[in-house]
Amino acid sequence: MKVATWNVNSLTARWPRVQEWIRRHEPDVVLLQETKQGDEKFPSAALSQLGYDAAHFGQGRWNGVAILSRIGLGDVQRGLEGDAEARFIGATCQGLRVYSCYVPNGRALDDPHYAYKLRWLESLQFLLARRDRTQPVMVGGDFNVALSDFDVYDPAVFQGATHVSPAEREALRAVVATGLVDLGRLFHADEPSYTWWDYRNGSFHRGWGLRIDYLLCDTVTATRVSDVYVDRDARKGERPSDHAPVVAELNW
DNA sequence: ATGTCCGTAACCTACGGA
Repeated sequence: MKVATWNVNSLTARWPRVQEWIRRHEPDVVLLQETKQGDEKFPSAALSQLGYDAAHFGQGRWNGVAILSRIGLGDVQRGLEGDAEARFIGATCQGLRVYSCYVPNGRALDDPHYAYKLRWLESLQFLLARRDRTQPVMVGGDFNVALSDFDVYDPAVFQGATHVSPAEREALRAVVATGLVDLGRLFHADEPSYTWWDYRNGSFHRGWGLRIDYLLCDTVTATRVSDVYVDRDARKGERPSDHAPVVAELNW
């Protein structure tokens, strides 16, 4: 089984590339973030032609998350309890419970959005702490947090900024500590494996990236994972998203 | 540190958000 997570920064703008990527990589399950579409605009019919069932939780202009699956999709859950924004969707695909997460950016340490980000991560932690431990689970998405300095191209640049603050890191660590494994660091542990590069300043070509997109799964499922990688090629070329997909391959 | 991109509203440009 191949599971991918990808912040596409508008599914409308990215559709040609997303479609091409799906054809080339043939993932079984795809977790999307920042579709920036209402549900009425979501390309359900085109995805169906590609062989995928899909569940979308859209909000129009901002946010929006989706799950695509060619191995079945059921028990769809939209939204995180108490959250008004379209940042969370869950579904079950062939026995695997998957969640697609778009964690609030935070903007700045003194911005109300930062407090919202910390509350959001705590809600996710509570949801995962209450989960059915007999069911395999995979949590993926854009977490807007770099867990360690190794996940940041130059920690000095991010002094006093969001994405690296102790409170954010602690909040994401608490999510992982509900019994999950950070798959991106399980394989290729000696590579930075950045997943996001700013559009500005030629950041991608300079290697100025952050690892802020993650695939997390329970410890039992982790023993069935054979490889995890970032598809940097998806960040190249014409009209890319500023994020690259993270892909995990499982013996399912 | 900021050389970009996206969607929107309203116009052929500016703005908020990331």
